[in-house]
Amino acid sequence: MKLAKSYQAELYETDIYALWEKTAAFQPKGKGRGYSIVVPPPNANGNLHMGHALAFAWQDIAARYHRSIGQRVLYIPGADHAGFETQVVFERELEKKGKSRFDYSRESLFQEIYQFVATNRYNLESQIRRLGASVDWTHYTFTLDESVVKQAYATFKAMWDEGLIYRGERLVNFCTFHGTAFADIEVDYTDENTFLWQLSYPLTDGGGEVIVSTTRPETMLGDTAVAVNPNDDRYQAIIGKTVKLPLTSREIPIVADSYVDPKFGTGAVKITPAHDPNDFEIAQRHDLPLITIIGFDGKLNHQVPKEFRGLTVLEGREAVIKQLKDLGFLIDAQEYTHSVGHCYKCGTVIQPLLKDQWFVDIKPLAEPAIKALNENLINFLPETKKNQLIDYLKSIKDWNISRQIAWGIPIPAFQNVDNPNDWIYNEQVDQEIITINQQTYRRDPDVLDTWFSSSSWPYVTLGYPDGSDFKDFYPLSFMETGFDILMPWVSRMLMLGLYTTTKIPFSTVYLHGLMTDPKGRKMSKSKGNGVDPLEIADKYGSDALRLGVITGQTPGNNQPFIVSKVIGGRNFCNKLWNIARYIESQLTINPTLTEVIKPNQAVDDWILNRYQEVKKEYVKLMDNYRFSEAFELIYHFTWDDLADWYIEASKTQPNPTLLKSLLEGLLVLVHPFVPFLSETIWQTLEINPDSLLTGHLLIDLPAGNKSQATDFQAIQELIINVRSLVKTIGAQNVSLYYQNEPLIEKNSTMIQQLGQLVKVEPVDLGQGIAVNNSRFNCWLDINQNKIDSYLLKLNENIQNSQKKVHNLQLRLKNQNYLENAPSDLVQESKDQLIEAEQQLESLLMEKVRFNN
RNA sequence: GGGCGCUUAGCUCAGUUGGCUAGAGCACCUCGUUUACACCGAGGGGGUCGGGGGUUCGAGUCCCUCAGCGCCCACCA
Repeated sequence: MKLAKSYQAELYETDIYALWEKTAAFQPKGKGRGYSIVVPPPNANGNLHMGHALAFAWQDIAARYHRSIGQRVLYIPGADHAGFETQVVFERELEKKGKSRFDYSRESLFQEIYQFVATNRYNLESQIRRLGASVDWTHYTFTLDESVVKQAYATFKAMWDEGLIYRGERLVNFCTFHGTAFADIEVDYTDENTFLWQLSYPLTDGGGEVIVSTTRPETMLGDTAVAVNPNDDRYQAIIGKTVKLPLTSREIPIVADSYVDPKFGTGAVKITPAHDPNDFEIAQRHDLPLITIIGFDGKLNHQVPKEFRGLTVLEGREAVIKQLKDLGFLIDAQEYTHSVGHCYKCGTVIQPLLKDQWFVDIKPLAEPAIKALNENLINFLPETKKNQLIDYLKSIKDWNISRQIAWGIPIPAFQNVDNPNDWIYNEQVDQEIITINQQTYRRDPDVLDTWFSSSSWPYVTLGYPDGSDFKDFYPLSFMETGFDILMPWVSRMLMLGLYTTTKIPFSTVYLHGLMTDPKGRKMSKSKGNGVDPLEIADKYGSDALRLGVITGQTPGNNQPFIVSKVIGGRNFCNKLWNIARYIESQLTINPTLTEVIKPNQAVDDWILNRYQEVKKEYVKLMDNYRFSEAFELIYHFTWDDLADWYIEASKTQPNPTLLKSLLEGLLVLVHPFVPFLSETIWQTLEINPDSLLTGHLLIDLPAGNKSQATDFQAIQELIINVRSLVKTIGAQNVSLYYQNEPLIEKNSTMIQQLGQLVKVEPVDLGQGIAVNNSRFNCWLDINQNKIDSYLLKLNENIQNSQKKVHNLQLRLKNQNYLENAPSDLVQESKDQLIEAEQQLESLLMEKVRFNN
């Protein structure tokens, strides 16, 4: 025997992957329709987590399935430099050495991180191999590869030329700890309990006061106006007047703006344009000055009175409140809950700060995307996510693409040192200073938002614009990623894809949910509830891991990681292994195979038909990305139909040719779900010169004879009933007797073995207990003094049967049903009624017999 | 404030356009070491599909409503 007694994944998986790579098994082959998937690039510096295991599972299943139906599959791997993310990791490393990013120039920091990532990248690649991903390594792309940078610059340039990229001083979301700005979508909001303070601002003309409400009293030092609603009767008289701003010497106007909600607080709002996005907009409308009082270090700056300078925002808040209180300007403080933005990495409160940044004018990009979505050009799984994306795109704001970090693609823009308004586009980003037309320009020190460059992923990986891959494989067939990056990534791939290529970048978007811990909580390092997929793969096998994460998974829904599901997967692998092992033994005993597959007995016809049905259903499910259900189908075909019924039933008369063909057919079907195992069996048994690894197509087997197959089903039912009766009664050494039943006669050995009976013999007259629920005249020779439990069971069966007949009768008496339901359904009900009535009759006769 | 999702067996979840007596895996109970497999085989128990109302011949599935949980978005001073 070539196959060992049990399947030990660790003995085979590494070699199998190496074989796949050596034979270039994952490169696109043939002339079939192009089918393409690109891996959403994991962080080059990180380790794969359970979410990646799930993502690679879905992608790889899709890739392998589409190879098996003859398509030309391209599945591209990659890794992400993950700008800010990676810099944060690297800074932690620096911290351990007692250093910080401030010890480096941006250039040297970039080089340091580059080295750091390069040494860790191998790790990531080996983990992808470990998961069995059938990716084409010759297409491997890193998001700092020249091609990606080139494309990012081309996009930037195109937008620059069209005026879609502009530089402006806007409020940005700034983390004072990390020293960089973020896009709106990257800010984490949480509800916080604080106070709503009410402050008194005296009118300059001495005619009273205006009371304003605020959650950030320290910002009053930067106020440049008070705003009220133009229709607010209470304030009509003071619109246009000024107030004297407490703690400062400033006199600021009272303006009318419809943004102000008269019902909130006192209906009067203090306006701090440099530190609040709404106030900024009001300031634009009323031409108010912007006074920045908080620096990029998060401390109050020289614009505030001396005693507050250098205080942090929170310290400043306390000091301001104290002084306002002492001077009688603090009217009230109520407890209040509102949402506050935080840095998603360090939790520092995000400060809205004024900064010159590059922005993308997003509306012209969002509109075509919305149109494409509304026209259903892209299939979403789950579908509801499409509408969420449309809603998001409708309200999206201009995109800040400047980041004040080192690790990223430098922004290709230079500023005239003599004229701050003179910016030019130039790609010589390795130079800090360049001279053009005798003018000196300094490079913008910032880098691009990672998402700006990674949004070109669907086409930059295909060699856009010249590569033949782009022609053959764009748009991507399958964009598989987590629903958590629908907004930051999928939306931008769509917008930039349409902008750059004028085509949608992908035709199907499949969004998986989060892998959580068993209690449904998000896995995280800080909680310590994470599970390492590689450890699981080492312990149970990579295939078992794959089965463990996909079973019961549907798109868009979170799923807890539960080890018992992996163990279930491992057990399935072993089951399949042993099926192969049994078949191997049969081929060893009887190595002579016939030319054609020929059914020898009813069960052969039955399994051939089952195979056909299952294969048809499998294709339907797989084509519709219903992978979990497809696997469940194969699981039960393998375990129930093939192992428990076919192999056991065929042992009386094994059919080696059919066994071998069934194994081949099954291995191709199951390959996407258990690639290592199926390939190992295929290679080890060498049962076919064609190899799974060359991308074997789904195998057709001849149809079985229908009436033969039905005969076997009847025998199957008989056996199930016999087993159930014998167990229920608790009888031992039971025999089956039958009268005029050629089918039982013909299959008596099989029935005897599967029913664990002593004898199966014909009789002239029935005796013992009749086997109900079957179409045969047959009896079990069970001693009647052991039948109490049988009678209980019999009564239960009668009740169930009566209920069933009753329900069917009601349905068929219903005129509306007869008139409205489809005719085949009505016919089905009629047939069912006939069958149910026959069954009930036989049960009742049996009862009568025992009562005599 | 707006939007979305979830609630089905002890647990984790399937259940496409409404249509057999609502399914799976794990767990549980009983029996069994038969030479492919104890990572096994055979038999079995367990659910008024969150509550209420409606549409329909027929509702886990569609509509309304209530309750609980979760997520996303948003300019709540």
